Amino acid sequence: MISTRGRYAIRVMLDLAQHNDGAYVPLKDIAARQGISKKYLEIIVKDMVAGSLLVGASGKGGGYKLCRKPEEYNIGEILELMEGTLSSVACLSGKENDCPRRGECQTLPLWTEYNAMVHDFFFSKKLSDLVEQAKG
Amino acid sequence: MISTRGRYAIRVMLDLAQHNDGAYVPLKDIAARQGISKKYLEIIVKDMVAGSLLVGASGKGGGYKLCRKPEEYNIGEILELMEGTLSSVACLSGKENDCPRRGECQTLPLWTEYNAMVHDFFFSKKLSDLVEQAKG
DNA sequence: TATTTACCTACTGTGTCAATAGGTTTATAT
DNA sequence: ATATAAACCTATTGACACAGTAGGTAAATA
Repeated sequence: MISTRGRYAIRVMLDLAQHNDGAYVPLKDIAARQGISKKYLEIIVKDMVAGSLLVGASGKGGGYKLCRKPEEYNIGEILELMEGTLSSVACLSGKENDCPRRGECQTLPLWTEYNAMVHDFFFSKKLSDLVEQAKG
Repeated sequence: MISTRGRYAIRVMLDLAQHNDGAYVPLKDIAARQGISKKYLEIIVKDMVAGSLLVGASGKGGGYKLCRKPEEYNIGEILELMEGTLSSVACLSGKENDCPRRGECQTLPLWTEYNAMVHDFFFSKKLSDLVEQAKG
């Protein structure tokens, strides 16, 4: 399951893309528009800055803004940053690909195929696609 | 993430499909072949019987066997039974589709599209497909 | 009657999720 | 200078799910 971390991150990105006029957007505003606890968003947004999805500015007039154009982000990288991995099975999640049954596992092809499909889906979807979709 | 419940269930089904000669297969044998704790498998298999994926028989000569032909099972129904839902986001998981932001959520189309893709993938894959894949 | 099997209830340690709480630093406007 | 508004930081918490383990009872066969 994709947790609130990943889902909220996408909503923050979309919100910022829709208010992308060069100014910093205070988290308070995003939280209010999205109906999400500002305190909780702080944690999420912190990781997004650390992962170079956003830039933040302290002080009055500060806030967050995108550091690339919306078409230069894809949903996959956002989810992968926030969820740790996009893989749906532990045996393909990168860290634990040391399963002792790897050579004989008869279900591995299933998960590999599934994984590739999911990866393709999210990495071929751009943030700008969501912006367009929201416009109608 | 798909948990061990779902993944082990598929391995049990595949194991039974590969030993599908009409006789009951003791869980002990499946556990040994698959390298999974028999005690843990008991819990999983119990739910599979309750969900009509298998039939069990007690006593000497007992065990478990499929109650349909391998081509009459699809992977989606196995996963849905074991994982509760196949949906990757809470807002589409059936029980909680009462999200107050449903009407205005700008990311809902993304999750809806994703959900449909995942559902199609697993529900169009049959147990017999895995059997064939394992042969070749 | 002994054996083999499924079936049943209960418990447990570990970890993640989804926050909350309260403070400190940084920058701007007056 | 000072008030204000914002990001940034550390710590904590309650609830829950996951992945088992433990020990027993019932059922069927040889």
